[in-house]
Amino acid sequence: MTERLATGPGAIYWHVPNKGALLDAATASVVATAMAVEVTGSPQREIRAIALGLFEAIERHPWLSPQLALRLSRSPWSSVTPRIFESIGQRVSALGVPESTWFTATSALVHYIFGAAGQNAANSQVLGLGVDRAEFLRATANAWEELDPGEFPFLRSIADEARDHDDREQFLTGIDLILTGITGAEPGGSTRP
Amino acid sequence: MTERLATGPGAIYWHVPNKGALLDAATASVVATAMAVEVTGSPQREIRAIALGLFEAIERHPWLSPQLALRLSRSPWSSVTPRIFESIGQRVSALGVPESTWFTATSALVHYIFGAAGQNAANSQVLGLGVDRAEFLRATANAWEELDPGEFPFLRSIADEARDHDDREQFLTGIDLILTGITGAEPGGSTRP
DNA sequence: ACCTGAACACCGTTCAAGT
DNA sequence: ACCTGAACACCGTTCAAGT
Repeated sequence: MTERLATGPGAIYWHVPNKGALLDAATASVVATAMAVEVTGSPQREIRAIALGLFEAIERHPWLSPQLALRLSRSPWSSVTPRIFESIGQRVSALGVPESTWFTATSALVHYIFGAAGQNAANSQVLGLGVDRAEFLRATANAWEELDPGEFPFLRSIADEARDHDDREQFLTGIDLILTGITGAEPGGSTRP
Repeated sequence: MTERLATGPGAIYWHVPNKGALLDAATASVVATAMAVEVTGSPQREIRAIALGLFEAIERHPWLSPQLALRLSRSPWSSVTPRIFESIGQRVSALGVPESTWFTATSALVHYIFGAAGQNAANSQVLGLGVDRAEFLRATANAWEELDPGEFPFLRSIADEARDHDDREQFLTGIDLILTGITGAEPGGSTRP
């Protein structure tokens, strides 16, 4: 086990059956506090707030990313992921769209959150100690601009944009995109919460 | 190493420096063939086809899921993920939306694909040998219907829908949702490719 | 009731020795 | 040039023995 805080290696096995169960407990705890933020406003704003809370929790605890996927598939009735689904789904149902679209719309939001947050967490881990974020973005953008114009016209065209984008902001704009798709119209309210 | 096909354990290290490099090579190969499918039609239809190709590749090779996230963050200029970005991005730019939205729109699509496909891969792995899919869905839906009505009204309301949904179909509807959000209108064409 | 610590299984990696 | 196989490091887990 990675953490042996002033105990023998076998000590934890008195309290917990195995590493998976320990991660489950940690996951439940982290996600619970991440979703405990009181949110009020339009459904859209509330969804953005919940999404951002999860995004940041996963950024702080990168091991959450595979963990959430596993828990969702292994026991979709156990506490953690159902709460996420429920929390977002309640706001989706408050958007005033037909009930037949709720399940798919909520799934899309949750999958997007997990995907984007997982990617962000991987980025943060790679950066973490050593590389600077701005430096990294600059290097990436430069590399994209050097690519073959015939094969990679798109990457070249967005290199400038990538150079100084903000991950949180881009994440939330992605949420807005999906919300627009769900309601089939403008998500309403300002662009930023 | 997991696969010791009729060789000594140290044999691979002559050809490849470590396990990561081996996975990188496998990733490149799998993704290349997954995206080699010739697609023609509206940008929307092409995006759906590419997305589904990746979805199915990740379903067949669940180890791709963490692998793609890592590769994207560790070396965003190396071959695999840039190709995915480029391929989808070209179609996004063909949608006729302002260039300033391309980067975020493409990121949203890619993150959604990775998130949904990763979840699906985890599901498939858990099922794989043993549990039947229909049986699993039924059990999940039943469990959701048993939940406390005060705390989980949403999960109870979608339990029926969840019981007999198709993962591929739901995935593609999610793509359509994002495409609608990107164009700010109907994605056009039929619902299914 | 809870912790210790030696021991085991498993797996990624190294490397001197073989062909 | 390429493979073998003993050896090592690392980590999750077990368990008899301690307090």
